[in-house]
Amino acid sequence: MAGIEDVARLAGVSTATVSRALSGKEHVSAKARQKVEAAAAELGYVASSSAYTLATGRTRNIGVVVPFVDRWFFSVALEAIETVLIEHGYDLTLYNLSGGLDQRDKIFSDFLLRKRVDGVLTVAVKLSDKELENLTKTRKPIMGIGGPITGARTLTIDDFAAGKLATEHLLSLGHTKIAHIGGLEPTEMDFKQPSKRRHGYEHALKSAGLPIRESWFIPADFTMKGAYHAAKQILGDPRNAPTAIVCSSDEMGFGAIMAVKDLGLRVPQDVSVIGMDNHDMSDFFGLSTINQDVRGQGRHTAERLLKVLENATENEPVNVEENVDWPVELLVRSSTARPANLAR
Amino acid sequence: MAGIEDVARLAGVSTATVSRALSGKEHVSAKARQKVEAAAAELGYVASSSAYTLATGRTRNIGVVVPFVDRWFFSVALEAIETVLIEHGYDLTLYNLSGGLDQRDKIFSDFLLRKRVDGVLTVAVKLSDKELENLTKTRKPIMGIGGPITGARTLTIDDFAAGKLATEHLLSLGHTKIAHIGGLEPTEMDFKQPSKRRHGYEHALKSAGLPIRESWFIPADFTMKGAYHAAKQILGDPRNAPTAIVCSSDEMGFGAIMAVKDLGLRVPQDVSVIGMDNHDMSDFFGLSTINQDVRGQGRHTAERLLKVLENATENEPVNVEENVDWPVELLVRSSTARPANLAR
DNA sequence: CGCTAGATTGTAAGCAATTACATTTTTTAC
DNA sequence: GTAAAAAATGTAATTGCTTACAATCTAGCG
Repeated sequence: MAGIEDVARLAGVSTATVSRALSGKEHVSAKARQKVEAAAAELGYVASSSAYTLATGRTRNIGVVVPFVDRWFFSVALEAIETVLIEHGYDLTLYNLSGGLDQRDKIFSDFLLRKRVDGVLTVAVKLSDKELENLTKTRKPIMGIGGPITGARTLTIDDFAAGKLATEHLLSLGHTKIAHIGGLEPTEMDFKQPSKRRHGYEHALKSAGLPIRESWFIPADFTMKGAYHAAKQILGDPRNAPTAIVCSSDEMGFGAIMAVKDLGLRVPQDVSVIGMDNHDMSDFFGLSTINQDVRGQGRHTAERLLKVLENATENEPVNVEENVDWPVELLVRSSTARPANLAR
Repeated sequence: MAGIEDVARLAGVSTATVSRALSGKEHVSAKARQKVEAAAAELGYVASSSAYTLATGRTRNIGVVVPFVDRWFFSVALEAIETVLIEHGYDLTLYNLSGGLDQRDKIFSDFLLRKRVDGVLTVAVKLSDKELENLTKTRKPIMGIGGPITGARTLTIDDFAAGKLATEHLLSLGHTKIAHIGGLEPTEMDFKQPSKRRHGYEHALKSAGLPIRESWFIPADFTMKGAYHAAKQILGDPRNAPTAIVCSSDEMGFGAIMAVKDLGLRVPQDVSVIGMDNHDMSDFFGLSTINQDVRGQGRHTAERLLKVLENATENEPVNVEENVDWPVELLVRSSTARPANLAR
């Protein structure tokens, strides 16, 4: 493998000139630059990134931490982030927390501290105090999708507003019997999105003067299967069946739609269903939803992180607490309509 | 940030001893090891990976190349690979090809050549001659899920056998009118899995003495939506409706099941449906399928790559062409049964 | 033409580890 | 107790770049 000295020798210049020429710096004559480029091409020279890192302290690499990679939200965010990073010449090192607590410990106490990354981007992971402290000590920028994260930049959506908006959509159509399939707080490791969404749902009902029936909320595990069974449960009760269901995620929405159909009912004539996320398959299901543009979130956050890296100066702190509130919007498709008793 | 010299000073030994103690090498007394470990812990010392790489030539990092990350197969494989790598102290740098040809070029002519990785693992990407040549020149092991790849280790499943097995399952139940929803060769960049599966289907029919009707094969784009419409098309023809459908993927199987239901028919009483992959949601849909254990493939391949890295010696070639044939198995759930006219 | 400013180039000192080799210390065996 | 062998430790070269600083070259100007 050719090194910088080989290139220098072939081009008839010093290694300093080669370095300057290849990294597009000032103070290189056109002639020299050409000779260097030709020599580098001839030898197939590519600079060693570890030598570059050792000399400059910069890695051109971002550590991305996700709780899962095989779930829709995370894989979509990851893809968006990766695309932005590659475009800007950055590598992406993936850290996946789904391997359990041991793996998580290892990642935060070892991997992320090896000076391998210029910055860290977390996707919906709530850092423990210890983890945050370790990370902060490295003096690398931290950027999170999902928050809040003490002392770091974040991007969040308003989950309360999303739950509220979905419910208000159904209310505005004339529904008064509205059920909810969502989550409780499962762990202390997340940002409590499910319960925020539920509070939004409850708030909307209260504001409309409607009671909150306990039997109309069923917790599910954010899967199609869970929501399918929950929906059957809710819709099966003959005295108490709602005309609409607010689901805390689109995948749960799919499950609910299938439950409605399997009961011999129709969507939306007999039951309206609304989800949240705007999953790639929601269009196929005709599912009305709250779009949160996950790709956009990934892109925006990656770009923000790179911008911080570019503008980093000696004196300023690398991390400041600063949240971007990412907008959500209602997307009405064919799974929501007026309830039958109000049909004209 | 503390460096190795700080640790050496605090422990009262030389940097050589620190290095040996911390990397668990021989020739360090128990006393010295303890002192070093205490000093390292006190200072929060973590070795710089770029200095390590520069000195040893090893990166403890694997480059993983995938065509997409937001599709089920790839995200599942990726998660399995990542888990194995972290366990063994390796990082995973992600290269995603979905950003178009420019991005692809960049990755293969730049990123992967920067001496950032100890090895490359490709997931269902067919390398061009040029790409393979560049990669081979780095003298790093290449390992592929999906193949063949000239001169590299691979793991493949027998797509022909999978298509055949799925079809034979239906034949054995007594079906004679069996349709197929699958793919044509869309690009030159893949390993032609869809058409291999189709050939397996055709072979099974022929062996059973059954004709291959053109109208019973409909190409679809491997999505639920595509298969949904394809299934409606096939099942809608009153003179010509099949009693069973072989789908080239589980996602297409889901679409087919939904089409059957939306036509007012029942699965499996009126139409049997079988998929391929064993998608996480297949259990929920009750979809019979050909299990290919994607997680297992990821794990196996990652472990094989690490083993090659461990056993690497000076003289041997790092890459040899050697394929592992990964077994598939029939998984019968509730979407396949005897056709109605044969019911007892 | 000589001088100076500005642009280009080169020399060599980092960067932070590993490790070959030399040296010192400890252990073992007689 | 001493010599030889084995183990522990230290010194310093090495890895492949970047870049501060010094040196050289070029061009413009009086």
